[in-house]
Amino acid sequence: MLDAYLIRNELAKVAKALASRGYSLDQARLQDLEIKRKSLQAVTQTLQAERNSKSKNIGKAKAQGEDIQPLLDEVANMGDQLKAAETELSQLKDELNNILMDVPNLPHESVPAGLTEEYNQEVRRWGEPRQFDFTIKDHVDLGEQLGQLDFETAAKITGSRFVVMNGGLARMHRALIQFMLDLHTSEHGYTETYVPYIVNADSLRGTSQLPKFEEDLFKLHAEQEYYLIPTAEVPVTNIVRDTIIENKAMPRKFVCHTPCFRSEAGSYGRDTRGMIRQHQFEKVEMVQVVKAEDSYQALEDLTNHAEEILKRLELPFRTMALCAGDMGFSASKTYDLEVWLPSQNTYREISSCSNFEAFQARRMQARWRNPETGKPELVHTVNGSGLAVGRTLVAIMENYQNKDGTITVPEVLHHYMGGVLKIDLK
RNA sequence: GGAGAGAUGGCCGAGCGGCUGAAGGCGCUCCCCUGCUAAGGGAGUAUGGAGUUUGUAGCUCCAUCGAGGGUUCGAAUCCCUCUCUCUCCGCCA
Repeated sequence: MLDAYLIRNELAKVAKALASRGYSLDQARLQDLEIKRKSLQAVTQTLQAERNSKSKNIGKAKAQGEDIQPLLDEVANMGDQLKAAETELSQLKDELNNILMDVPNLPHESVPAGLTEEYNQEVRRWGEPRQFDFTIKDHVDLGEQLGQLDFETAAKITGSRFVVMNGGLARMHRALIQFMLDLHTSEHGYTETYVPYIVNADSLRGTSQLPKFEEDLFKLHAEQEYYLIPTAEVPVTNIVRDTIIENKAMPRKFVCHTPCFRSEAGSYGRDTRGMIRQHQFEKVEMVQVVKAEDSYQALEDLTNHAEEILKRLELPFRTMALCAGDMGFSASKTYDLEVWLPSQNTYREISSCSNFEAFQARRMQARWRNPETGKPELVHTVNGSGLAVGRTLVAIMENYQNKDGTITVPEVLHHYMGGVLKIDLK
């Protein structure tokens, strides 16, 4: 959510910034509602003040044994008047709030201009795509021929966009999670965290999956309004919701492995083959809760932390600065990491690292106490995948494949694979 | 799943219809005093919002005692719904 101060006082500027990411803000309507809100709030508060002071007088008069009937007559119809004003005001505030909850974040000044992905800018590239001297297979063929990826059985058990893994691939999938968590905790300073995989609507509003993106979520048919998490970002970031963090506890850096559940509504034709786009996948997520002045450095650091995983796995990748129009709803700035997929002869997204500035913090009322002023200030939140595990597995399978259909295990995973060097038929 | 108890400020804890944004204690900050230490005295110590203002300073006002409704001139206090916590029984990885 944007700062209400900006909406009130710099509406034109805000509208212009939003237009750069393809969002058209209804300025006239907002301004109109805001003027109404202002006068109605003033009226309501005046009535409340009057009611409060008169009620106090009644209390005093009664304590002194005076006749309070004249005073009661005086306030006789105040109640209705006040109630009407309060009701109208709260409706107006709801309306304003609903609009504001739907407005995306403002892009940072360093974000490339442009509305579509062609305007994303490559910031760096690492590694050389391997030259194969045989006809390569994609991960689906490799996995099925190894008998270790099984989409048919998954479709029987559940439906499309799920997978059953077994044997070496299932183990490597698990090994990747361990490797990522170990690297981020031991070398990058994150605290390993375990969280619920089912969250309530407040948490989803906090990180802004709700109200706008409900169709992307799996909602449970339970008594409570519960949802499966689409990313660890939701439960982990909401750890700091409605809290004031002491200065000495800042910054907070969490790393967390969770499954992620996405309905993928509206993506029916896309990536239907294989493990690229599933309803359920594993992800290791990094979340940093930092002071405002530190958040852009934190974004660079966190992006480097994600890149480090790819480097150690020796997977070629490039880092893209997303243009204004291609960024997610709540991001001020986003870097996507794209890993090389030989079968697609292109780079595909494997991590997305974003600075949300105070956008999520404002919704969550997540603050830290500035010792210089003694006052709470909104934190900035920064997060990114480090990495999407299923896609990492896909990248390893395709980049490390051998002519005979076996897959060489990357060196950094040997330790986690109990000395298995190659994934083959047995 | 059954039975009961509870939710108040950073923490503990009073209040059970009016002068309570909230006693008292602890903690914390500042000041004073004591040769040091320990102790003592004083002042301060929630959050969000609106108005005013050049101002995120000051001042005025409003809201908030788990959440949401209701009763009342007036609710932390009474009523309803929900959430969470604790105790006992049952079940259970």
